[in-house]
Order: sequence, then structure tokens, then C-alpha cells
Amino acid sequence: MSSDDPILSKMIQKLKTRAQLGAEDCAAILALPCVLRSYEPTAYIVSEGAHPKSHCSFIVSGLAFRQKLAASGSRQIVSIHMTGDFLDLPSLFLNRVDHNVQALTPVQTAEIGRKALQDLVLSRPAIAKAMWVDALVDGSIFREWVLNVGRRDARGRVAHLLCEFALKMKAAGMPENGGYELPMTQKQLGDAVGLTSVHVNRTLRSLAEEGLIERDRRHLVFKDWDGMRAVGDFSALYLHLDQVEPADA
Amino acid sequence: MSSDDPILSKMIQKLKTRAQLGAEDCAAILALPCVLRSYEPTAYIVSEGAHPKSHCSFIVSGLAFRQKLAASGSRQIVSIHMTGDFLDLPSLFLNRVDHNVQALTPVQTAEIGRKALQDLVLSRPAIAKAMWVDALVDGSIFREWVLNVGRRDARGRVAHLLCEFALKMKAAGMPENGGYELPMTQKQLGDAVGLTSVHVNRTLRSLAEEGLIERDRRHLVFKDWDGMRAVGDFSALYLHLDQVEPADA
DNA sequence: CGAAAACTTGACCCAACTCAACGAACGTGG
DNA sequence: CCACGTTCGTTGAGTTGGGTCAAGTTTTCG
Repeated sequence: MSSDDPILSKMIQKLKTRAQLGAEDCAAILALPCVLRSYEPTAYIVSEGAHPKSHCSFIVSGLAFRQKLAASGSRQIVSIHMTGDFLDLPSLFLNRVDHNVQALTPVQTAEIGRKALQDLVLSRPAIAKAMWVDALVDGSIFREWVLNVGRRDARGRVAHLLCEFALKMKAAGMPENGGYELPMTQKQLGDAVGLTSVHVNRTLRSLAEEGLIERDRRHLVFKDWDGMRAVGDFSALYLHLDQVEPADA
Repeated sequence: MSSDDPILSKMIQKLKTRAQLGAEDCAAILALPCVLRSYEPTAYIVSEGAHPKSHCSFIVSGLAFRQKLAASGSRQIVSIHMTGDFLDLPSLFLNRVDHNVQALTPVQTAEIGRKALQDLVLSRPAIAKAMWVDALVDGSIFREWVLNVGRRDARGRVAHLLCEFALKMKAAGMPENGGYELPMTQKQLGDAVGLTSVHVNRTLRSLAEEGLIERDRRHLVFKDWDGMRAVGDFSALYLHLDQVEPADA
């Protein structure tokens, strides 16, 4: 990895949206040894049950999702990650991994030594704070998902997920002009919101018929953002995208 | 707060289940200024939308739950906390709180200055690690709840929650001999697993009729732990109760 | 160009919800 | 200590949102 590493600068870029970093912090990150790795769609990036690997990876490009399996064999996608997200923060400090992470699109990850990252987090306060914010935002999103799956009907769940995507993609710097390319199959959408692919299909149609969205293949255009917000009971608060602006303690 | 504070030693006790602490770490914790506060059932301990308070509290005794409200007015309980749990880790580093925390039983909390706790976490590696583990376990439980609510039927959801209670109560050192006092109403149970109180009632009856549990009022006895585990598709892995035993990096 | 995967649509079904009424426990004040 | 209101729990009857099954159609990709 060369000295002006564009890979680790992705990590810096992300952490800077979580907390302010000083020059030394950035230097420490850039000094981290890391390995670039590629995965094809459906490949497992993190596997359940395994003792945590000796490294911790974050996404340089592409999308990936975290899933758990129920005894019945059905699957629940519990989170979706994009450029800049850490994939196994859990395994940075926990002894077991209790879920899988799978590539959704072709994914490039940067693997950082577990020990090196732990040391960084435990020794540099600014980086620690940024990582804390990141982990806590993760938790906040999980809570919103529990609400989404537990207390909203099909239209609400799907609309909410689509709204979340729109904002997260924008935040991750992906092309987005009033619409975006849906990164997953309807089966996977269903697994994310606790519905069947069949019902996701009907729900998308219903949203389209109502003029809230327009669809062409996987391409999605928001025709009525406020309408979607209303149907999905969506408020961006839980994404905590505004952590840095207000100078914080 | 006297020098051999039994309140802050509760915090030490909890953190020691998350990572090893040295004598200096314990001393630093005991030196923390803190205020004891009491809440009656249904009282709000943390309120949504508010900018985070200047302090951060953890539970000394009693139970509390975290909830979010949907637009429809329905409620989702996203987590339940007992002795030793931090109540607003999120607000330790985030600028907004997007949920409420309410007392379930009479609750005593210890309030610790936000800044003081931040400094502690950012300056003492062993404490930082323990807090990290705590936060990451929290996240792990949320993921399991997403699965529970998204992909299990009523019996599975309720059984799973009852199993989780049993283990968490034992871990928190509450009396438990094959059974325990259910700490919440059937309405609240329903709000935790995404069901109606009516259906929770029927589900409990069904579990009892099958000989898996016995109920008397709110008192619950597990007659068939393995059966409950099977119905609830329960594996304790996600609770990460074994963090400390295996000497970890 | 052919096979597999993803998407659509229809018909039917069932788990969980709603509505409603009643009984049991609990707390409060007289 | 008892009367009484309120909350909690229980049960029934009827409804419905979303699941299941199944058959097409379109897209993707090798």
C-alpha cells in the first residue's frame, strides 16, 4: 500500500463524517497496514459461528448485507452496508460472530489487522470517538429496523426502506438524482423487511400506482418524496447524518 | 457518595463481565462523581428528541425499557434493561436521542457526568474495551430482535423473549430458580415482539397447554427448557455472556 | 440462443388483528 | 377493612393482511 493510499483515505473520509479528526489521527490511519480484497455477489465476507478473524474489514466499494437465519430456514437481512462502512466492528471486540455478511454487488474491502485497529481505537481519542459514533449509529439503525418490522404494515416497511436507501446512498456519495438503482432483488427486499417476495412485488406496484414512485426494472424514481416519507413514517433522525456540523463536546 | 461506593461498584461489577479491569481502572470508576436518582414505573428516564443530557445513567436496580413510536400510534419496545445496563450509551456520543426509555418497575439510576464518562472511555483502554463490548453486545441483541420480529411466528417470538429474559435475569443476578416473575404486562410483551396483547395471551396459553411453561399470575416456571429453546429457536450466542472467560487479545 | 433467475399475477388460505364483553387483581380513599 | 374504579387478563366471533402455491413472463447471463 503506497503512502498516499486512496483506500485508507476512504476510511478517513468516513470517520470525518462521524467526528473531527486531526492531522496526526489521519496519519495514524494511513499508516495502518491493510490488504485490499475483492468479493463477487453472494460471496461470504464474514461467516457466522467462526471465531473472529485476525482482521477487520471495511467497504471500499460496493454493497453488502448482514443476515441471520431462523430455524425455519427463512432469512432476515438485518442491515445493509455501503462504501465506508465497517463490516465487522462486532468482531473487533467480541469473541464470536453470530451472523453472516454477504456481498450484494461486487465488493472491495480493506482488511485491517484486528490488533492494529484495536490499538488505534484504544489509543487515539479522536478516532475512538469517531468509531464510537459509528457503532452507536449502527445501533440506532437497528432499533429503527425493529420498529419497522415490528409495527408497520407492508407499504410502510417498504417505503421506509426505500427512503433509508436514498439517504444512505447520498451520504455514501453514490449517484442519486431523485432516484437510484435498487441494489437488490425483491426476495432480498422481502428478507430485509420481513415480507415475501410476492408481497414486496405487490407493494411496490401499489406504491407506483399511487404515483409515489416510478419503476423501470430495478431503477427507482421518487415522484413524491413527502408522500413516501408519510407512508414510510420516515424521519432521518435515526441515521444521525448531522453528527459533525454542530461543534460537539 | 462515600469512598467505598456500592453504587459505582455495580458498574465495575458489570464492566468486569465485559472485559478485564485493573485496580487503577476500578479506582478511576469509583472516583467518578455520580448522583443516585429514582423513578416510579412508567416514568420517563430518557426522552426522545431532546438534545442529550449532560449526564449518562446506568441502572442500579429495577427494570426499564426502550421504545419507539410509529406514526399509527403503536409502540415498539426495542430493548429491555436491568441492573448494570447503561441507559444512554447512545447519547454519550450522539447529538440526538431518537427513543424513549421508561421505567418498568421502580428504578434507581446512577447519573454520571457525560464529559467525565467520555474522558474515562477515551483515556482508559481497559474501560474503553469493556464499554465497547457492552455497546457491541447491545447491537447484537438488536439484530436478534430484528430476526425475532421479522421472521418468527407468534409462539417463536414469545418463547424467544421468555428465554432471553431468563438468561439476562440470571446474568444480572436476579433470583431465578427455573422460573421468574414476568416483569411486564401482556400489552408490553406484545409491544416487544410485535403482537397484540390479545394474541400474546393466546400464545402464552398455548405454550402452557403444551406443558412448556406454567403460569400463575405473572409468575412463570419453565417446565421444559429445551422445548422452549426449540420453539423460540433460541441460542444464547448473541448475548455474548462468555466474553471474559477465554483470555482475549 | 438457451437456461436459470427474477419478476408478475391470480386464487386461495390462515395467522394474527379487531372488536367486544366479561372476570380477576390491584390500588386508593373513605 | 371494605367498596369501587381502573387496569390487566381472558375468551369468543368475525375480519383481513400477508402468506402459499402455482403458472406465466421477462430479464439476465453464460
